Amino acid sequence: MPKTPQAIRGTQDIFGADAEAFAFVVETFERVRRLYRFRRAEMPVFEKTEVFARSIGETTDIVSKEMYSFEDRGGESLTLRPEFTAGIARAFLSNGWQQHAPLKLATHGPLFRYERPQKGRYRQFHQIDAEIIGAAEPQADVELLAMADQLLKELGIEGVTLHLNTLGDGDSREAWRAALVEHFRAVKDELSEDSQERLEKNPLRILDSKDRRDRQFVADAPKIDQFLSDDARAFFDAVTAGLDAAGVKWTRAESLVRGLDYYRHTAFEFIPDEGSEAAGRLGSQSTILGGGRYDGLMESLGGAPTPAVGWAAGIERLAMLVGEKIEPMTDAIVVVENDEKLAEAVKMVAAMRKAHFSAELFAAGSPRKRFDKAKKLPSHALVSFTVTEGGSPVRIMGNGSERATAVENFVLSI
RNA sequence: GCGAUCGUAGCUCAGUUGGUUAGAGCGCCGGUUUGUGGUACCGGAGGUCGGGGGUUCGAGACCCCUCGAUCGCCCCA
Repeated sequence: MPKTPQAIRGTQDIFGADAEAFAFVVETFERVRRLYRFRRAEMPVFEKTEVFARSIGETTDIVSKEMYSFEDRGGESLTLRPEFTAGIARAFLSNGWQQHAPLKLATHGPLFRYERPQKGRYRQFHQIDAEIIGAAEPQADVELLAMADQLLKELGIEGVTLHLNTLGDGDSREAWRAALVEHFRAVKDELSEDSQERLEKNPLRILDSKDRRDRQFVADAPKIDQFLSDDARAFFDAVTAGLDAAGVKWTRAESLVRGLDYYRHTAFEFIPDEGSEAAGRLGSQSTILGGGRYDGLMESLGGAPTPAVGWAAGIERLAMLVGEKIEPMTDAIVVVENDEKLAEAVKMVAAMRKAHFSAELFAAGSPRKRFDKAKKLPSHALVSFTVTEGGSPVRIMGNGSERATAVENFVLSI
């Protein structure tokens, strides 16, 4: 016998209760995005590598080590999409979607990152994603966040808080960054090894270091608020005022940053509260939904400057938080205990399904055991073609529900 | 890339300081009972103990390598 091939590392086969929870997340997202009038878009799962390399920054670790890239037969470098935003931006530019601006888009599907798998992190994973493109006003941020907030509520996820920060405009952000570098450089030798390296590569990231040695210096690090321009401050105030008006609870997170340089103004993550059940279920992967405003992205792909704001959330992580979703109960199970009645039973099952009853046929294996097996599955009604002499050859047993009565009436009517 | 823990039947797991022929439950298949909401009885199939090497009279167990999984670090678009 040939050996069964193994699944690719970091991929998963989702089934049963997990698959039901996954579907529940996607269905809820689809329902909520319609309420907010976000339009569906589908993009290819792979693009020319430059689409991601140029938007993310050629030199980052992400591009060099953490993307699924390969050459096609023509020698062109392609990459499985590691995120939605770059592909959406490319589609926006190549299809002239400027004509629809401001454009509210929603999508979901698989993404790929070449990373070491751990709890809540896979190499192929799935996200839901929402973007508002071509809207510079803070109201766009508010609407996007209100949708995220409502989505989480409709998923029944509790104990999660919106952590909100501003990175200011370009000038604010640069001034802040410079001040941070100066602050941390003064105490460089006392920082963790990782943060000493971050000081050169990505100083903002020191702010959310988990290392105790760094924490003390993070506490009295310069705050973005000291560097905000008047415009940037007004923008952030408008966002927070809008969230209050929309009834979205939030908390200020001064050290929340984004890894990439193109982010401006609003940055946010929905994070489980410390000690909550949600936090426990997610392990060290705490962010369940994150995003922000990005202004330089379209230009990096050769487009006109276009303000945009968006978020994405991992479907698997959300599915871990929505609780057990059992498969819906079958309306009717039809058991063929007498094989001579098989054709009749097949006819009945077909009629049931056409009448929009969910129905399952049990006609395989030992006829004597079919009834016992059918009993083990949850159903509103059991319909059996029996072997009993005399009386009705069909027996119906309901569980007393409305649905069971409907099935009984339907069977009697045919 | 680094670290810790773990790989025994389709699934969940036992398996004593290394000692006969490898165990249970569930599931699956068959038979008996007969009959109405998950719960009866009997039997059966199914394992190169992740893979390779080593130590030993003897390895599922100990050592090395390797593959895989899980959790964490780094990173987090």
